[in-house]
Amino acid sequence: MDYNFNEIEDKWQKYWAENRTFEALNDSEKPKYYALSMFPYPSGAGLHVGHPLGYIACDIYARYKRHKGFNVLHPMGYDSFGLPAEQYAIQTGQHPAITTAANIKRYREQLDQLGFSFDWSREVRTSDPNYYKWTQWVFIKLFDSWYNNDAARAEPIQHLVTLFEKEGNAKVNAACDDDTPDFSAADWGQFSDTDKQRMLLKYRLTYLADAEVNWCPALGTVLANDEIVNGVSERGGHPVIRKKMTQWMMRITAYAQRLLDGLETIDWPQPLKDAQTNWIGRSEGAFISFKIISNSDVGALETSNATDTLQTPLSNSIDVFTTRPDTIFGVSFMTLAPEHELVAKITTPTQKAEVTAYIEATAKRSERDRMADVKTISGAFTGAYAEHPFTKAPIPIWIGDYVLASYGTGAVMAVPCGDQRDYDFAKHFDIHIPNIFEGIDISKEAFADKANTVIANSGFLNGLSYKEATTKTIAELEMIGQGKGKVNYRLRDAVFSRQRYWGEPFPVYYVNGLPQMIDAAHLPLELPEVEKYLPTETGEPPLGNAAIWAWDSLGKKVVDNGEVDNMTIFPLELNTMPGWAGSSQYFNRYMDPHNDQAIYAQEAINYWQDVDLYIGGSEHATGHLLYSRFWQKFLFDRGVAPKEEFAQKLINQGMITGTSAYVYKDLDSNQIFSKGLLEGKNVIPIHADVSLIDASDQLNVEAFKKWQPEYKDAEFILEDGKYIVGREIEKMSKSKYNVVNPDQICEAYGADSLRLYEMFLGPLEQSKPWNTAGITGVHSFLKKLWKLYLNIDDTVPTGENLKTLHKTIKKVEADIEAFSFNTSVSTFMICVNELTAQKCASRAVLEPLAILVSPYAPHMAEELWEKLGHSESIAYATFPVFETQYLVESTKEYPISFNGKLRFKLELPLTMGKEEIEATVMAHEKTQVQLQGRTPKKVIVVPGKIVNIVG
RNA sequence: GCUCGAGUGGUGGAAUUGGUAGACACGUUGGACUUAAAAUCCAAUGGCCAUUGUGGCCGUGCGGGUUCAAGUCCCGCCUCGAGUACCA
Repeated sequence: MDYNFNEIEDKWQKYWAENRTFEALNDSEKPKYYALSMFPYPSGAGLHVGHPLGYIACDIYARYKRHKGFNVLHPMGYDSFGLPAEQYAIQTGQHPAITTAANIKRYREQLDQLGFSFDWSREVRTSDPNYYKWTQWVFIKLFDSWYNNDAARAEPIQHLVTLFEKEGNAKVNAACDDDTPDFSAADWGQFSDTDKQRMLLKYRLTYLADAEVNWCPALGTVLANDEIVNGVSERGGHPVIRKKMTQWMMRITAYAQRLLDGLETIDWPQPLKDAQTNWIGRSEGAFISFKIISNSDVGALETSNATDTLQTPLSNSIDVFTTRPDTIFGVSFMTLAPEHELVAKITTPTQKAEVTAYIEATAKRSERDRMADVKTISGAFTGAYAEHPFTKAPIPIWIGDYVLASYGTGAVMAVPCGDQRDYDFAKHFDIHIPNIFEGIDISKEAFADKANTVIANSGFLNGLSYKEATTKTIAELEMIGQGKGKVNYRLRDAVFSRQRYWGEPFPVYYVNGLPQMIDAAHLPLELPEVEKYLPTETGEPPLGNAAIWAWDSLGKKVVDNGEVDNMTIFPLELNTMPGWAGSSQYFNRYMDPHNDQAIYAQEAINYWQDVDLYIGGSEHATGHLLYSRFWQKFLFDRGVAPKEEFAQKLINQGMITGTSAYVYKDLDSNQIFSKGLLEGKNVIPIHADVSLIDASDQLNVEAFKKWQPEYKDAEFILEDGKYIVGREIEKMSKSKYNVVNPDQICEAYGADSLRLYEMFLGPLEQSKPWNTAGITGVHSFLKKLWKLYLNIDDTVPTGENLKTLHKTIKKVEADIEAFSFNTSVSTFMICVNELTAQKCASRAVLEPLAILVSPYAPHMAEELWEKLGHSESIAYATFPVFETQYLVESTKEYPISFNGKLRFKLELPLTMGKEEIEATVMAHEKTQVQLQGRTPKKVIVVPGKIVNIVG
């Protein structure tokens, strides 16, 4: 009887679906385990073999945990809002919902084929109104909250209103807009309702603000940095301008410190934690205010009566942020970003031409250019001077493109002796470099070693260390009112508006230009039908095309403009939410996905708590994975979620790359040369479809000619009668003809082979090339496994049989726990080879083996389980746990330098018992001893311990 | 430039805490079974040298170091990959 994988797989997929084998209960006597794969965007291209890698790993672990007696939640869904469906709609007019539904259908077929143990009864789709109702609900909740820095948590906005009524905002320590003015309780009482709303907007966790965006007038849309090449749009080559637009923002910066602290409590990969840490970018230092010295031009400067020079900077001073306030006496110039707003105001007439030319030159360079090219030093002198806060000495003010407008204050105090970039700048422009470090030679380079800093030539700081001098400087600055200590983050608030159609509508309408939330009882606010998915002619987002998109004063969506008094209807928000909105809380929604009274029942989340294992790509490090942590912390603060971090453990699966194949066409003739014949030839490589290549890189020439008829008359120059292709590792893509679909593999080898092979390819986290040829190895393993079960009987297993089994159990279990699936597949292969050689047919050995294999090859395992006479699905079987014994155990270590006779007590596997042997050992040398067993063994003894059995 | 990761046979990759480097698999070569092919099974397979018996030398990107012992630890380089917002 052959191993008929197609038949077996169809049978069990059907069985699992009919018996709802993998549906999880929201309460159970068993301990809970939540294993989650990142849900996919259902693209039109379907899955290729690279996509399921993480799903397979997660599924293996989920099945393993079920066998271990856990109540496992293993759901799947779709992140189904997104740009491709919208662009397809723009081209064809087909509604994105239709495109999306078709893509999802295809995804589901492909996923089902692979035998995942997903609980499909919990499927979510972010574009489903029943789902995005709760995305909108979270948005309203954010709007209804402010961040109390003293309590370090989000609180209802009503608390803040109460505070304002009582004592104004003087004592309120909140995350809020920088330009928030002070007001008293009396002021608040006199504010109009509109003023109050405006003021509260400065505190809410989601708020409207003018954000600078890359606006492309021709496309009528905002572009990401990635979509801009050399100052014009990647698509169409239209000009792009920086423009301020009113956008919804998320006050993620309020959570900067907690997002940082939380990283220490979760088991995520270090590189990913590093990426988030760097993204949040905490640095300790000080804000320092430098007065601009009056000269003939300074009359033009505005003067201001503001009292707090730090909150609302005077226009005749320059604020800088520095991490090295201790080097304040080393300042010999200042550098502003060329885009800094003060540049135009302070530049002297004599320097005007040079500065303007420099700014123009800078504007043409992309940030990437500015970054890649650190060797070219450029800048210009503005002609203006600032005053040193302590020495009162004049400091020349320069502009330079090594200073970025977007970080800190867009200005730096330059300390050339302590910072290499400042040093290089000073050398290049021949600016004085004062030395403020005791005993340090700065004639060649700057000295930036904080730990070994002793300050000199610095007035009241002389002789102090970095730490002491920093504290002292900040104290002195605070005394003269020209600075204060400050923790700065590079993290910035996230823009939350998109000028798109295919996204969640904001539950927002406007009264007198001020945003109002729709009553939650009326959610979801569903997307309107539009004629066109492009921006309107007046440049409004696509929702502006809707015939009806307004709200009446009773809080009901207007269905017919004609019936309602125009005075009581209000416009709805035209922007939609970004892609990451729907993915920022989906993991919680899976816990209670059909609840339409609440985002999820408290009992449900109290049971499931959080994700135990999350598997997905590292490309989400500073996007989805940061925003989700932010939302989760917010939901935690507001009592909606019981855990502050949503995922305890996270694994980044690596990418599976394609192995492209090339043929080599001679440039001057119609000959195509095999790979080994290229010496001295002038050839151009041409992609060949990977399905035309066999395991030994030989091309099927006739099939190639058929596939690319333009080469049907070409002469193929063979080596040893074969055409050998060249190979190159590239990303899998249609254009490189290296895409391999899981469907093809499943048809030829079965889903179990594919699952095993994807795991066998290499470590989960590593990126590795796909090569279909290698799948025969794991496929023949399955066939051998099948054969083992053909002659099953009830004989008592031999010691050898049991040893093989126990060895396998121990290794496989340890490997699964360590997510080292590749080595466990090898262990299976060895096991089956050994049992085959031993002619083992014992049920006592093969029954546990079937369970052991089942996470990897579930269909095969189910079939074998049935063959063993079990009526229940293997999904309910318990993982075999045996007391595994150490193969060899030394009871005592001996010193490396020992010379002479020693007795070793060895504990042997299984039934072999214990044995004592005597051996003569030499200092520093390995010793071989012979064991008297049923089969004699050699044991290598090394100084200090016993290592291994041989033979 | 910075941050993180990785370099082991023809290929993908093994190698608990430093302890017989190359497990397992692909490929290749030879053999068995076949009219033949496929499938299956058996054997060999890091390099070099020697030899017909067992043997010797060199080998984990490069150069040093620690150690009885280094793929593994330390120092200095090189190459490749990923991320990136010159973060003051």
